[in-house]
Amino acid sequence: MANDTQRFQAIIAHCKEYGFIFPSSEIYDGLSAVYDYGQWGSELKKNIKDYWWKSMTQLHENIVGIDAAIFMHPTVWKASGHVDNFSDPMIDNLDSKKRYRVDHLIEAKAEELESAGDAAASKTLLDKMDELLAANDYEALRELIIANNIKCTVSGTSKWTSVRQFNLMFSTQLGSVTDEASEIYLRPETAQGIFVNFLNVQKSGRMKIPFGIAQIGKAFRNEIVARQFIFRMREFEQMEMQFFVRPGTQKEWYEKWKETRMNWHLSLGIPKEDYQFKPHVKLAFYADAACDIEYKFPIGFKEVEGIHSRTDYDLKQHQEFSRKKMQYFDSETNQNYIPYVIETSIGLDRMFLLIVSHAYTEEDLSTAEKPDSRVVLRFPAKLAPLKLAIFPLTKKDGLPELARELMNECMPAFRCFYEEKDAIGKRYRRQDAIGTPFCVTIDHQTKEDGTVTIRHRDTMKQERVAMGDIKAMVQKEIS
RNA sequence: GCGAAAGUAGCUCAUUUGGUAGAGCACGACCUUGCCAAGGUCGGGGUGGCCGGUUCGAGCCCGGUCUUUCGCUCCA
Repeated sequence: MANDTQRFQAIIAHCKEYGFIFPSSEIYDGLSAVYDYGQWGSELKKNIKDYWWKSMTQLHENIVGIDAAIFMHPTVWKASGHVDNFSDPMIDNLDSKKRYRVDHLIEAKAEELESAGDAAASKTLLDKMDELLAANDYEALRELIIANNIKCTVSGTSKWTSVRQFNLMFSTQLGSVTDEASEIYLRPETAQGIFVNFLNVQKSGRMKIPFGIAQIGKAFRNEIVARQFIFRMREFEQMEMQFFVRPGTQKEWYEKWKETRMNWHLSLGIPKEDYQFKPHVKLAFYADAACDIEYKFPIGFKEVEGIHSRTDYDLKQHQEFSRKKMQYFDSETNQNYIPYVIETSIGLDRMFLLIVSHAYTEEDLSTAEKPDSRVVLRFPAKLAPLKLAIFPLTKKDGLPELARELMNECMPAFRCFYEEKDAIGKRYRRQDAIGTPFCVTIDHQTKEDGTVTIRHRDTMKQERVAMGDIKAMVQKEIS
């Protein structure tokens, strides 16, 4: 565990040192739990995004993508349940420093009363709580807790702070004139952008069930603690797909998407044993089945993707709140119905961390003569920020000119990097540290027969090939 | 948000008890070598996280603040 923590720290340091991830606004001391992607990080992130987008849309005839706005009508979040379910009043005990959700605390007391045989008192308490919660009367809620002699289970005291509200969603003002009616939220999930466009896409695209709508975009959540590097951030990016199916078929589709999504992960060459499915024991109010795909991060097995069978909950809610029929006419069965939904939702930032965690390797290359080591990022070639580095062995004798020729040929096809400084070994190691899969060196022999050496990142092996073949070779490896 | 610890050059760290900061690596220029890091010469770079206090004098003591790490609390 200590080793894993060290490894995680090393990865974070490496990400900063080599231009992958910087703390946000660092010159102003940073902003808690917000990070910026640097020159190579943004390339890697984009490559992950492209790979997901392509495999979800281009490779499925019946899945299309959208790009909905982050700002949405406030009623969306009433319909989705976010306004009511995720603004929980909290209270802290001053002695134990424990924090409780007010409703949990009072419900526990009610259960205690109930099992003590005083069902009437229990009911009175719960009714009173519901009344006060509905009225947002925090002062009275605190008094209720104190009046009922509710104690902290840890400290055993009833020294409570005032009741405070925890809001999951960030709010802001739409329009330049501030008034209450203009308050809107930054979306806490991208899914609702898909649900509110269900009819638009279905009708304009003449989509037939089963079909899916995919989306990549930012979402924002006011987590209580946001920590563990980019694993949990207040601003993050999701890659989601909502798949609309005929009611009653959701179980099969749920299984199908579990398998499809796991295969996507494995297609990147990441070992199967580093993944596991974790079924949700306690289902959310809208789901009839749900599981996470967890990856063995250096901080333990953690969720990277969720697959949820969301039933017709969301569309039904939007039908109710918007008074627009969210129905689909199925010409096969000659029936109208609200489709059921299977959701696949992967955190892009978590996927980034997954790829880096998998790739980061410290190697001991010591020999009897001298100690030696290297840090290498073994990215899948198709995700690597840089695909090819081109080095003239020396910066004279016409070698840079030849190297530039190869640069000009390859640059339009994929990201290349040119360098003529320092010893060749040092240049190789620098590319290892940012995960470039291939390095080509132009040497004196190139001038005679037009061949170069291509060096492979993982094995450090070299082979001599015609310079004219390099572009095709690399392209084959990264596609 | 609470508790504990930490914050000195881009990175890793020194700086005996308060007397106005140093090394290695990295970086830049030049020379040399030329297929797997750490050759030579010269050079740039720090208002010691930030603000305030004590003191003749503070990186070192005190207070506050910000950030990070660890442990709690929360996570549809």
